[in-house]
Amino acid sequence: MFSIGDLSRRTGVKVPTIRYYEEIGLLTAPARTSGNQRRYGQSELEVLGFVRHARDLGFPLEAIRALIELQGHPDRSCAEANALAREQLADVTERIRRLKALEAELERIATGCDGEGTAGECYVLRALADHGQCSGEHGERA
Amino acid sequence: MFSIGDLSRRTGVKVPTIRYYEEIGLLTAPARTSGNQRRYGQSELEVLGFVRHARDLGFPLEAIRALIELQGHPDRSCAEANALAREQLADVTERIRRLKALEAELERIATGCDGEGTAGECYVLRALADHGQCSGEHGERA
DNA sequence: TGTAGGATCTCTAGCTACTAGAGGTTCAAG
DNA sequence: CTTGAACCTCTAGTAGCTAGAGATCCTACA
Repeated sequence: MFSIGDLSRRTGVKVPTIRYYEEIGLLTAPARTSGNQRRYGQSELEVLGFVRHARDLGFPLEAIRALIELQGHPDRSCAEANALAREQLADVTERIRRLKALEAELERIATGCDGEGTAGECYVLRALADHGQCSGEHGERA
Repeated sequence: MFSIGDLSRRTGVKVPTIRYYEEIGLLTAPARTSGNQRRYGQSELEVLGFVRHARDLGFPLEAIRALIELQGHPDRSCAEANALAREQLADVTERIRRLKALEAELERIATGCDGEGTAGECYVLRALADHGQCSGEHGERA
């Protein structure tokens, strides 16, 4: 049996985060000692490892919730898991695309000014004031 | 003079967001009509356009606050503006790097399963459960 | 068996950058 | 003068945690 601190060290998930996951029902409430402290077993370790890995890959908690639910029913179709993974992949690909446009724009802006002049003639400030200078569109937000 | 709705349409920043920016002191409080409605002029339009553009480029509000402050003092050095832009650029570049690692990993995971089997044998679920399969490290978070 | 102190407990509040809604007032067109 | 869209303030909610207060527990050591 692990304490919450042991679990934290083994999975790399911080203690308050583990409690938070329990609070929102992502993890089931574990057994408690007579003194009310949480005690975990092997299966909890595995589930939390799964959560950690999925979070690292950027899956939102709601998707992870669905994936955990699916894991508990090995006889169901894995179409949903597949769809979630593809969705996440599409999301990441799209974010990369946007960020690259930003990167190009920021590069243009940052290299236009060496930081040695005054704010009044600063290319960074002028560029930010005037969207018209931008090549094409950018914008990180959906 | 523009109403808050006019300003919103011209800048593409939503009405509640404009009020929020005022509340946190990013925008100065504008004049009001006798009936207590906000009325904006050209300079507010320009500042908000600046904010919008900087936000689109991913600058955090605190950086934007500093940039606006700098704009109000044209005689100061623009070193700070330059540093903020470069910082933002470095941040974006780093995020792209991380996301690319994620993308590769997700591609591997997503293509390992066609979604036609059962959850019990699903590659997606197995891959998420076992970090050891991953090539190198990933993880979106800092 | 006593005790020290690190780990744990619950609870509340805070973070970024907004968004949504309730309930009430004002403005402008017809 | 009426109507209804737009405006006002205020509170609460979103994701995914993080930080702190104040109290209790567990365990190793003497």
